[in-house]
Amino acid sequence: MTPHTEPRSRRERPAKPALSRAGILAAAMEIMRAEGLPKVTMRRLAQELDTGPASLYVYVANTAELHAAILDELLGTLAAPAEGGWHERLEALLTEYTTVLFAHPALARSALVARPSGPHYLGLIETLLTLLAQGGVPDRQAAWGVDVLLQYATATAAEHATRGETADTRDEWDALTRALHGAEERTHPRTAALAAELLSGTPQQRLSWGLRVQIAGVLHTPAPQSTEGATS
Amino acid sequence: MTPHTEPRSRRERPAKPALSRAGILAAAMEIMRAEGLPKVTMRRLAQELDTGPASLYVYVANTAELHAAILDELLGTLAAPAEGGWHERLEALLTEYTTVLFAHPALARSALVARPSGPHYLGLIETLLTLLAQGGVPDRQAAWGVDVLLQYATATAAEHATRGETADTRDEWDALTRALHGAEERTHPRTAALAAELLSGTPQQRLSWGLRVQIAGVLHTPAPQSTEGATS
DNA sequence: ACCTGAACACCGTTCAAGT
DNA sequence: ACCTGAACACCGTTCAAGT
Repeated sequence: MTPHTEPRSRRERPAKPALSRAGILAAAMEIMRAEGLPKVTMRRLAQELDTGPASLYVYVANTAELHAAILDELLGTLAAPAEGGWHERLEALLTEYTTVLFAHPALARSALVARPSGPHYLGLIETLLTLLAQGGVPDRQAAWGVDVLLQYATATAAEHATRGETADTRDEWDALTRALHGAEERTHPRTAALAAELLSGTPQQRLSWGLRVQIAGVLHTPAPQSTEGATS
Repeated sequence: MTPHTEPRSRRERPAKPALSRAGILAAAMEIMRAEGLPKVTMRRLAQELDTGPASLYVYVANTAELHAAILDELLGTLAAPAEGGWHERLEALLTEYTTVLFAHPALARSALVARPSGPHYLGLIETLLTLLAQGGVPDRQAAWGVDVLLQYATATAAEHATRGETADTRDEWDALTRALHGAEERTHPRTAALAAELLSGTPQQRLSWGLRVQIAGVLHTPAPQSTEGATS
């Protein structure tokens, strides 16, 4: 009848392993795969690792940095396709990148603000630069182009994948649909005429077209010449 | 010495006005202008209106919808420039749109997920469609193009404006800078060669170039023909 | 140096109950 | 129909204190 007095430190985990950045990241990936990024919080992660949230801050600067690291990890699964010309391969690689992010919309949203800087992200940049060079795109144009291409893919994933995920964003989208179809002929003639077109196409068609728009644009738009000094 | 027993309902506000969607929105705009969007929370807003957060849900579906309404309100300040050709005016309008969002980065982030559907947003779409029609862009191409143009502007604001806003995102960006400059010649030859170019240009130069990329891309990329049925 | 408990300062949303 | 108090179920981050 005497109450248990043994420490409750270990729950089922056999021997609480020492904390490490790699261990934290691994636990984060596991939670994300099982329950999605929104559940990957400092508190939840700490709970999973059988410690307090404060302990994580020794290895991870903050939530944004953690998310960036997760994305970099995820990009390790990208395989650059080896078939076809540079244009085809460019489109395929970016489609693959977008597809990965489609599965993790919340991550795409994070990535827009806090870019990863890990090995897989650098590898992606290198591949994109190489493909653009094969396409004969001048250096600065290619360098700036990488940004545009990745931004389009990331933003599309961020924006699109939420559609229908929660009831909230569903409502939001319905509201826009109704607004477009309700546009008055007299005040908004173009919108009224093109309401159906504005909403047409499958996500895949839109993505494919959008990527070709980016590639064509990068190809056809020379960068300004004399730019010295870093951004901002 | 007897304690006050009068109700503490009104603080300094003279006569608590009845709640309304317009009133809520007005209060939201005020808080945002004074303290930024992150402070525009349901709780803070309720406090400002001298009520509890639950009361707001009669007029506002959720936070996302509130943010979309705020953005639409903000777009009311946009003035479509009347000078120049369609291309110039298109670029100027989109620059203006981006500039407005630059001042409210958190709003840009919201806008990527929950698009506004108010009168000012519809007006913007109408103007964009009109300008593209003047440029001779075919209907579906123009309709899809509007999406691409607004997405680029919104994503750029979302991404860029946070740079340096908080210490966190500063760190994040420094990490990428260091990673790019540290790219190894042997494994990442293109990245190593173009590290400076990847980070070159002012935000304004990047935006201007990016917008021209979008316009050129939309102009040069035909939309697929047979698309029946709505998105998703 | 690494780890922790506890606290600080918040969130969005729901629900039963009132008017 | 509109409004509310109170609760539910959480957050990120910091800091003093321990080992």
